[in-house]
Amino acid sequence: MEIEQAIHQKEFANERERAIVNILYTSSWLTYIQMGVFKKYDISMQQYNVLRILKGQYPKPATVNMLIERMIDKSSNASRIVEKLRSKDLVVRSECPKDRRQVDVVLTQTGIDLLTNCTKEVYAIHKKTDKLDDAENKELNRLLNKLRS
Amino acid sequence: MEIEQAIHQKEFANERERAIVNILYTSSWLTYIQMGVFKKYDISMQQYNVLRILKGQYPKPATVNMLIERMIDKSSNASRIVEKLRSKDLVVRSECPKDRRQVDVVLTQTGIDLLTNCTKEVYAIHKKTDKLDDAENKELNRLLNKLRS
DNA sequence: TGCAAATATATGTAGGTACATTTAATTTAC
DNA sequence: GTAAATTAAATGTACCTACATATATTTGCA
Repeated sequence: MEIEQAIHQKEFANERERAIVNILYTSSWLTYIQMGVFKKYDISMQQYNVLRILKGQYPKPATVNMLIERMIDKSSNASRIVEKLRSKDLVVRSECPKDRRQVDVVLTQTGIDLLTNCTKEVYAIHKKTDKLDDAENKELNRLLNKLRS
Repeated sequence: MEIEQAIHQKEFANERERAIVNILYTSSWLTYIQMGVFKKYDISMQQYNVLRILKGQYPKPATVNMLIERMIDKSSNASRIVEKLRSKDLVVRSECPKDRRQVDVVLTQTGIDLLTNCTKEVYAIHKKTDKLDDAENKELNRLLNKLRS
């Protein structure tokens, strides 16, 4: 659906403003269509994001700072998210021996299993709802990268 | 900056997953660069969004339902946002005569003035930070519309 | 008409987020 | 070697959001 119909706005100041609203709207739309999966596994989108970063590091630990740096939404409170995941036994936290200010965070087997299943379902929903082919997704990536450059 | 560097993720399952993460990240990036302006005017992004919808309707009133339908992030609590705006004298609320369940919401002159100034600054920031030309923004819009189709 | 269903909005509650501040450990400069 | 500055993480606070539920009004239909 065109962005004009989606939010019932007939006019935009220019193509740039139309594109910016379209990015914000599409992001919100993507978040919405994934939400059902996250809810099924009783995690938030930010928690999923942290689990994926930990998977990328596994079996090496990640620190809270590393999580903040790599999260899609940087402004989130990584330390409290880690505590949520720990209380569900999805990660373990331990004092980093090299720098005792830091905390080493590592996925547990429970965390790995949950993430594997959850990711499978998220990808399936993406495949079903994203109507772009490979070349178009490449071009979309190029444009978004250039926009922020 | 390429999305890989931005979130320090080296590999994606495919171009679709790369594009989806890129949309979410770019949306968060755009929100962040606008935030300073909203903070200056002491409004939230959602409040700005509602003010813009009311501007599009002006001088006709909008109902709460209409606001929900047209907001970028549909899941928000429009009724409480309207109350926030009313307490700052940016809008007025009155019982809709045709259907007393509904509430007519209209911008005040204070609201119009704030929105005019705020929008000018938001557009200026967009112009400064969005590195795409007109044709590229058009193509970006086409791709995002198709993605959601 | 009268009563159930639908609709529009408001609100209670739990949890999430932003920002500033605090605490603790490490590094730097002298 | 020590005090000041920096860094990593945690936490207090206020606000925001999501979801379920409540309240009031209108609609539809027997």
